Amino acid sequence: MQENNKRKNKEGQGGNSLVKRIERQLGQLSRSEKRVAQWIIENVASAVDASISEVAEATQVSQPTVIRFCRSMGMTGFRDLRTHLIAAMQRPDNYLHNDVAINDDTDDAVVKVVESSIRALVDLRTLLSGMPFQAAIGKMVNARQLIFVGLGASGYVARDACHKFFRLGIPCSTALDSQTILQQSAIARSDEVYVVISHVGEWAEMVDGMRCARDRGATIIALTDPVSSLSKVATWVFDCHPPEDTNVFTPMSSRLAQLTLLDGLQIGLALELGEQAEENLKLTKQALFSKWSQDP
Amino acid sequence: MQENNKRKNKEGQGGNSLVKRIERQLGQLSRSEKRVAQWIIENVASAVDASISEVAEATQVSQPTVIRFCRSMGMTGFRDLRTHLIAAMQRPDNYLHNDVAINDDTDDAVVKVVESSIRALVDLRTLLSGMPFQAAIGKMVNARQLIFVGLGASGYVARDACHKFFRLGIPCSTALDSQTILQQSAIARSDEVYVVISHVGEWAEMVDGMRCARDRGATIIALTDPVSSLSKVATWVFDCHPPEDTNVFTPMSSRLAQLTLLDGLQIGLALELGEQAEENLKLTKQALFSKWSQDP
DNA sequence: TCTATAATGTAATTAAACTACATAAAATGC
DNA sequence: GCATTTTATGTAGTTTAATTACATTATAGA
Repeated sequence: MQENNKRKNKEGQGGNSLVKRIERQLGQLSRSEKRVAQWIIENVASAVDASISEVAEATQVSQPTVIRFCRSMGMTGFRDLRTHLIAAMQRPDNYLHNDVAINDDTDDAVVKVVESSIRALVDLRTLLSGMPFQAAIGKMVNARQLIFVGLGASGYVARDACHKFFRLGIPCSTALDSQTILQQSAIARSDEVYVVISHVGEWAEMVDGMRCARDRGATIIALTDPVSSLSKVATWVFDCHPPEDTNVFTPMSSRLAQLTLLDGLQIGLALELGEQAEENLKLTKQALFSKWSQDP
Repeated sequence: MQENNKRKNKEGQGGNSLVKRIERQLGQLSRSEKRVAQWIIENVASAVDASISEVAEATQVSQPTVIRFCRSMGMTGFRDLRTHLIAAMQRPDNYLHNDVAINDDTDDAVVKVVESSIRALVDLRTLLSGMPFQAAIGKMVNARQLIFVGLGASGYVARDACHKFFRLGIPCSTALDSQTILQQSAIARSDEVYVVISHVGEWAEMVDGMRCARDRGATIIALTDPVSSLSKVATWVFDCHPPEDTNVFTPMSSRLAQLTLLDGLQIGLALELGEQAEENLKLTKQALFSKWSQDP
């Protein structure tokens, strides 16, 4: 079905992450949208410079269809798609080159790890504009308590986040195993905000728990893969799609993205809360530093 | 870090980032254009998302002036400038450091948080070459067990690291409070490796504990400020100096550096251990993913 | 001070992006 | 097989963005 496989247009050659994403979703698109997708895949280079009318013309569809395609891809519109295309073009991602290989020496490997972490955050940066920070923070401001949810490795992130947010002076707790999650969500209230961290977003118990909490009126903020079951249940989703991580040596860089997003949420919330939160932050910082500021 | 910069645009020459180019040409610009330039430099982040009218508003100049500025920069127009800005932002060295200010709106703040995290990792990259990875990993390879030590916020990092390293099939444990640290180090052995995480490196109990462990022949690997007491006691130090953190809203980006360094250590160790570690990694990954790989 | 030139803004123009609504096609139920 | 809903797509209009043409103001040199 994919006749562009063996096509050797030089720019499509390396491929890039967005193009891969489009390719992956090709199946879910309608006939006309698929035409648009196909054309973009085969003409990435022209696509980044094209206006919506040019794309419509080239693919023989109407302009709104082009916009619909953009939305299907999770972008807010054509402009947004173009932004992401340009960004993606910058790295015809020769991931192979950047991945740690079994025969790398230690120093090479370490440099690669750091660079792939940087990459993850730079990628995150381009996604920020589409994320519902305002909305999420708006709910947090008035929340009775924040509950941070995560299983396994994400549990550490949840714990860390809890520790971070409590310093604003907000009641915070964690739910880090299925039992706690189910119990907690069974008594969820509409003035509570759940912050759920999950790479894949498919643990049944977690999804069930969050659905229950949601049904009881609580707000669910999910840091997860936007195609997951968890994201369907969430009130707001922050796109933390796991990398197409073929390599065992790939570090979990999506975890960095999660931590950084949580930093962002915390700072945003602090600003929203204003003076009191700032004061609390200052105090908790001092509480630590005063310990050795006298006699170091 | 070679550039695969094959942009067909005329100005592709020599990795000169657009931002730096703007800075360089600042002198040749007229008063109003300079205002635009300045604003873009200081708000690259917002600039890439902004429309011409937003830029004009923010800089208090007319829209045509903004276009004139674009032309002065050698671009064909605003659209072109935006294209190049987005592209330039994909090179992480372009991020300038801007602290979050109390009157920032949410989105600005979030962008700044992400960018300062990127900066932290870019800084880390330049420090890598001076770090004792070989030595540290050499000790870890033969260790009977790894003990991850951290108090407070660093405790989360230690826990996370422990979870990461155990997947290699090495016995790992944690010591996250003074009591445990003191007890653990009292029975330290010369074939044990302590990985100690501490921002400031001045908690007396921790330093005492590590000194004791060191005296008993254990290896101490410290991720901490190199001027700290802890670093004096350590066998090997990885420079994680805390930022000059004047601002309450500054997130703890040194934590990201710690996590990334630990990723690097883990990957390096995995390579050193060879096939068995790789196998273990693969198995632990599969153990999770097989759970939902059947029916998504 | 007067002119020439550069700098900037105003208002109009064109083009891009998007919305609302209408229609056609496909899928579904009876 | 026909009516009914749902989905897909296009048409036409609206809004916003980008750009141009031209007027005005400031600046520098005689």
